[in-house]
Amino acid sequence: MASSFALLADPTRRRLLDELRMGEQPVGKLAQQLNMNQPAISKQLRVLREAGLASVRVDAQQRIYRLNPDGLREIDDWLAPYREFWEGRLDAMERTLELMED
Amino acid sequence: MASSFALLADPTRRRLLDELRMGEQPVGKLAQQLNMNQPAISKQLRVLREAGLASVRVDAQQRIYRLNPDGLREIDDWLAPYREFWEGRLDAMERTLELMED
DNA sequence: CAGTTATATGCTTGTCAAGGCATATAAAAT
DNA sequence: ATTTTATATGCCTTGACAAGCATATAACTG
Repeated sequence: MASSFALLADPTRRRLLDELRMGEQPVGKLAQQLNMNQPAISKQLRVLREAGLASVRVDAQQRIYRLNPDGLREIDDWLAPYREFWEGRLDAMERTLELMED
Repeated sequence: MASSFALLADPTRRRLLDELRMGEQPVGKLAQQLNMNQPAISKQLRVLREAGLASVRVDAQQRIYRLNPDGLREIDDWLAPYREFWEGRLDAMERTLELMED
């Protein structure tokens, strides 16, 4: 999985991230929350793990997954220039016009 | 294509959006910039158009595409709670601690 | 009208990925 | 040691989708 953009394409992974945002959780509980069978969840958790968006901690038989949100910065950064289109659009425009008047 | 997350999964579409961010452009020029053949570009532009991320203007034989960034807000909104993990993490933590002390 | 330019669409193929099911692995409990 | 609990992995089927090529559409040009 090259870029983290592809990671967010799958709704299951987005829901997993949203769930992990609430705090670390074992696989079984995540499967329960998302109402999906365990192997499906394990596979998606692996994808998130290998992409660096989640990390695991072992507790007896349980594997407790934890959010690692740093990888999402790539997306946030890509989005930044677009954000200006709906935030402070006028400010940016005014600044541009001022520069042009010089 | 249900959500705009899936739209960004494809690098060609991301590059198209980046290109359109510079200003409206006809199909041919976009194909040239991305160094891809025209049908491929037309298809991806259609996807962007139907998702509401781009709009077209007719000029003689040319179809001039224009960015419509509002659809990206869905992604930005989803990303917002994660952004706090790397922006102002301490501030949020401090506020939480203050509340807990009451 | 014939020809040319710009773009869209149809068809086909290759690729990849998600989830279901069965099974392997590993630790805990009895 | 056997059984139970928790998770991972392998195999398989199915669906989606991107791009190449050929072709259709539509507007401009001479």
